[in-house]
Amino acid sequence: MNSELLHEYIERISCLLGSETRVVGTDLNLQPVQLNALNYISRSNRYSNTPQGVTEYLGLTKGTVSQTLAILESNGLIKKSPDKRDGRIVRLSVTPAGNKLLRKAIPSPSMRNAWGELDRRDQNALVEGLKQVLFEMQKKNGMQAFGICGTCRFNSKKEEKKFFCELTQENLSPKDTELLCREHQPT
Amino acid sequence: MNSELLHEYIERISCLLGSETRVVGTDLNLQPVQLNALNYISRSNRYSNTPQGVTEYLGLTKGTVSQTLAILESNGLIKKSPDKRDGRIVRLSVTPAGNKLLRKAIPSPSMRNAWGELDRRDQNALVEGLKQVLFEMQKKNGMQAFGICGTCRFNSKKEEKKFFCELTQENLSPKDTELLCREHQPT
DNA sequence: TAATATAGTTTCGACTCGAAACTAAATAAA
DNA sequence: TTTATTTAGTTTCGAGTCGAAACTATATTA
Repeated sequence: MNSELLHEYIERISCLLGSETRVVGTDLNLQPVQLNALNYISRSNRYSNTPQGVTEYLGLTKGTVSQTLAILESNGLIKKSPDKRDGRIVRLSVTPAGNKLLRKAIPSPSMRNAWGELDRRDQNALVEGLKQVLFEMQKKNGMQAFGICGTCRFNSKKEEKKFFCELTQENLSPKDTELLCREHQPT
Repeated sequence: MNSELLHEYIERISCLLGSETRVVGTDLNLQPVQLNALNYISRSNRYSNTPQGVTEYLGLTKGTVSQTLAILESNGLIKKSPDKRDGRIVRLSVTPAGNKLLRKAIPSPSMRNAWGELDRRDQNALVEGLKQVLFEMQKKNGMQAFGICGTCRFNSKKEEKKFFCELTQENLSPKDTELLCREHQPT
């Protein structure tokens, strides 16, 4: 057994996911990368919900991402708003229409079905394996790994349901700790 | 644990693979889908090495595939030749230049590295899980699953190293039985 | 106050993708 | 044996992806 099979299966599953995405969003001419960006925005925290965050997350250039975000905005799936403190920064948020679409498309219906056919042991092994592969690949490519605050070494628990980010010196709500962060450092 | 994580990890790994593909083939402006097609052609058997085979394998439309193959040909990575018996059919083969590129790009260096970090048990669990997910997703989407003759129910072993395809009524060499087939039916 | 760094946008050219119209060859039907 | 019909591919169109490079505007640093 070698890594070629892994490569092949991932690419083929991704192809299938792409086809399904296009079908779900036919009326909007929705592209796979648009859905990925939309999903990221919906799950990113207040330090990460920017074009720059999307760029790092997807590993694309800022120019490419800028175009994709422009289309998402013109389709009414996201909203751009200026940052109050820093005039260079644009804040991204998902609109109700965007959320509706997300719920329809992620996870893909056929993947959800396939997932259900696996027993719990195989589900865990699969996701854990992929997680490790992704992590190693990101490391090798010098990319930021992202992750939720709940698993970050900068996150300290002050008391019950009171969290604090040592990096930004700000308080975090329990909900905050479930969002993706650009600055995430595993413990 | 739910299937969202699976969806997310696969998409992100695929993004990374795409970036690496573009870097490896910068001079040719090589796109991820071109590499997938090239890889398929190099692994497909004599019933499957056609534009139609690529189309079914990648789950795209024939028009899209036709364009991608035209670029692969103009870059000297594949060769098109007419079928002797049926004038409608085009046979695809990978050129030496195509093979050279393939060996450089698949499996991706960073994935090979990540793969090496897993122990054998995790490797098997990962690949088996993905295989099952892919299979179920293809079934749900009414797609042909593909597979190598060695695992096909039409393949019967006449004697040592002598195989026979009951569907096409033709002899198969041992090497044939390791190639991908459009008509594959699991035993 | 000027130099530089950072966050985004715009433009360009090559490519992807589906849809639909098209060509040519093989098969089925009349 | 002509005349459909099916099958394998190609071509064209329009919207989108993508990197590269030039560009704008707002911080930050010197």
